[in-house]
Amino acid sequence: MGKDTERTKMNESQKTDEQVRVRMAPSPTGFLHVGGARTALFNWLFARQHNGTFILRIDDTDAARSTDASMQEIFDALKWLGINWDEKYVQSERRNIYDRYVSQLLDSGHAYYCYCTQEELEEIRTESRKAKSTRSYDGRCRELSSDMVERYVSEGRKPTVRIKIPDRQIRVDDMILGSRNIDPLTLEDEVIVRSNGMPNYNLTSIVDDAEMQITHVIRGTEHLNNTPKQIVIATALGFNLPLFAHIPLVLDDTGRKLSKRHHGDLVAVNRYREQGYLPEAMLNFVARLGWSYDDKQEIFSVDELVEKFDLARVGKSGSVFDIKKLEWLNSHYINQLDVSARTDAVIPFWQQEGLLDATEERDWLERIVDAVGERLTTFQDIIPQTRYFFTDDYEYEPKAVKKWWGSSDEKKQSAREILTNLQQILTDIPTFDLETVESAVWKYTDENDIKRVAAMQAMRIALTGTSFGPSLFDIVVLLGKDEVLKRIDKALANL
RNA sequence: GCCCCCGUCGUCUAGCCUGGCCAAGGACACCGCCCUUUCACGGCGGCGACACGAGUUCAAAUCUCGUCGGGGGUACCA
Repeated sequence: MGKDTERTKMNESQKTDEQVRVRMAPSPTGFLHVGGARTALFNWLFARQHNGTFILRIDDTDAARSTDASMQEIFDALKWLGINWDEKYVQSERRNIYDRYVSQLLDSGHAYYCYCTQEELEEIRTESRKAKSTRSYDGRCRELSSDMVERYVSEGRKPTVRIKIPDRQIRVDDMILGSRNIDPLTLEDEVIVRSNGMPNYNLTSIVDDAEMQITHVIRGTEHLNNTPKQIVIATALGFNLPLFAHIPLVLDDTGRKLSKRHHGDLVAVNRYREQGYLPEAMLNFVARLGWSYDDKQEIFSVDELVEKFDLARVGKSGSVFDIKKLEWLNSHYINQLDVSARTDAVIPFWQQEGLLDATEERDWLERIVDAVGERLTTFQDIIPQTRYFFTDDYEYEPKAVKKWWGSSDEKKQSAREILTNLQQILTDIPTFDLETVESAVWKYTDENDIKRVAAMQAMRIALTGTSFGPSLFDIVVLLGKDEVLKRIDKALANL
């Protein structure tokens, strides 16, 4: 065993020093999800770090479930993340390659035709389960007589092709999980070609890894059990093995694997783009799921990730997808952007909401964004934060009204008084700039012994309908004198 | 059922390989205080974990075994 470990290590450094070739192999059966994005990122980082090649391979041998639309969606998501590929392959276009290797396996006796029907297989499975067997297929078609074959063929049965699991231990080396030996009794003669002639994942995957000269297979641990099967096929075909690195799964908050089927949009990368997340934040977030650099750094630029990422520092246990942390990172990256860039990012959201009518001046928009300041967690937040700048069609939030305008007649009267006075003051001031407005309002509150917060909040609700948001004086100036007076009128009528 | 993997604060993790520096550090979240025209931001503080049990050892989060717990796979899906 000591010898083997040594050899593995040698192998490893050799390959790292040589040309690194890695691949991401999504199946186009839906959108790219967070876990897939992480697999892509880890592969991509590893390739870039070693000046290697990152290959995108579309594993679409399941014609029934694969769609062009989802293939496109995966491309879009990867492009948005900035994960660019150097080579691209589509498995459904490579049938002849797989067929050639299947013939080779058949000819060399490493594989055989199986004529069992679905019903028969189901029966075998039930039986072996009852018998607590480690296998669910017994290999009964390994030695079919030519008579039987003839009979099956005449019945119109279309055979599958199965790989013969050899009778010896299979050694699996994994860069993250370590090495182990697999008892062949726990493996069974897997179907490698369907009865419709289309090869299966375990065949195409390892054949392509060899054909494409993949040096490191970095993929999720859901494939851990496939690895010995693929090693068997590779060995039968005389391939050199790539190095395997199985990264732990991304989990939901109940500890289950994130999947398109169970989690839907929550895990769709493209959905995060639409909601106003930054690719830098998504990348940073996903990189830290299972990987860490040290006990200090949380924020990593893409360049830093390329430099610092290390498979040896990827943990063995699964990580829960915590959107709160993603949000924190996103607001961090948004705040790194200058006002102009933030404005660019936010305009599509205003447009989508129908708030822009092309009369707004860029400068005014930028001032709004500036006033909003660090209050954005996602760009989508710009809508509730700034809606009232574009329309006076907003509701007065009941909770805010109750607190700052008051529920009793007495309190309402006092709020009405304040708003009326404020309106008068704002009408009278000579210029409508920040300093003038601010000092006039404070002069009024301080001289009349009115709490600043009470006056400000009463006016804020009048102008925005809510009790939170940017500095009130910014809002007042941005809205302009006419609009402010008009809105106070409206508030007075509603109070 | 069977096979495989995993197990440090609620979450992401540092520490584990090379036992003592760990009465376990950081970050997110949460709570409180400060700042403050609101909400955020920021500053300060708080809460909070080595799954359990044996063993080895002068010494165990770190090594060994067992138990328990969680997850993945078990298809003519990938």
